[in-house]
Amino acid sequence: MDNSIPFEKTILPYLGKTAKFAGFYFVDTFLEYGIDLSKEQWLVLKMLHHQDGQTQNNLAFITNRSKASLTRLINTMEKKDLVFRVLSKKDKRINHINLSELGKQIFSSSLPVLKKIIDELQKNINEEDLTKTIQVLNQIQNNINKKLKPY
Amino acid sequence: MDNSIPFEKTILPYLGKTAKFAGFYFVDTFLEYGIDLSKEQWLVLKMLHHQDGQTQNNLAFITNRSKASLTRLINTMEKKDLVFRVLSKKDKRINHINLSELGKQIFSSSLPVLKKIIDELQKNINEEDLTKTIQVLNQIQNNINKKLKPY
DNA sequence: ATAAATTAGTTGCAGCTGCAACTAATTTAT
DNA sequence: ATAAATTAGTTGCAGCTGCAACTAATTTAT
Repeated sequence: MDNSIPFEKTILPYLGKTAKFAGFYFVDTFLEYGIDLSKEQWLVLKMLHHQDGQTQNNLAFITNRSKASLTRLINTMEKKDLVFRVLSKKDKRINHINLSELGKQIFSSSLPVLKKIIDELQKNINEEDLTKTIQVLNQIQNNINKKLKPY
Repeated sequence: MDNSIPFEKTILPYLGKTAKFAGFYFVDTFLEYGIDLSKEQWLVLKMLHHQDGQTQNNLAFITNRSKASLTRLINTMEKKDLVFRVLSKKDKRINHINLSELGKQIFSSSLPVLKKIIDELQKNINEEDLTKTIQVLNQIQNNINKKLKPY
């Protein structure tokens, strides 16, 4: 009972723990339905589904990871034949990342499972509270973004 | 604009992204104040500060990680002289993990920084909204816990 | 008493992560 | 035109992660 520590009753531990559990649940449920994707891989598929052929640099930026990390994520995904690199003709520094047919197919098949996951996560929470919570999370992101050093 | 995908307007992406940013901010700020701890290491220090000499098994449980992961976390922390293992006399399978003087000192010096971090995170959010958000996060955890397979 | 089951912790494996230093390509400034 | 600066992506390094298989110790069941 350490009341001197400014932690337990703040949002920080809840945020971390809930995100962690949600991550477990996400991957476990995918696995249960035979979808072999990490949450990071799934996110890349999602971004490419939205717009295919993006550069690694851009994917790193929009998925909030270092370009080093993204390089390796694409390596694994290329090995699993989910995506493939295409060297740009115009600028030979750039790789465009494209969804393979398998990648498209697996992403599509993940969507109904994603729906289940989200419904389960949001169970017993009313619309108003969800909206409020999202607002608060956005405010926290804004608080941080003003402080955080960019990549 | 992929309205068919049940994702953007749900709590899942906000949760993940906010937790990720908060983690960055946490470590960056510690570093800025000369505190060389990962958030995982900090959490172990915190748990030991609350109760010193806990077993690895218990630490793994209360920090929500696999005992394999905890084994290695303790390895790094032992190398940094933050904690040390003591083999139990009563049951030779058990290690008790204890804070070193350095570990205690570093944890203490982290608390004012933690306060800054938390104040910054919660800036411009009123008490009521914070409480509501924590309630919602707890509800999400409850939703998951009923489904998630244990370690 | 002894065999079987359980428990605590470790290790191999594969994956995700950021930082810093690097290479190769391109753009900007002189 | 050429040198300097910038940009995209990669690699080495060190750290965190879970799962499954393992060892050693202890407890439970026969």
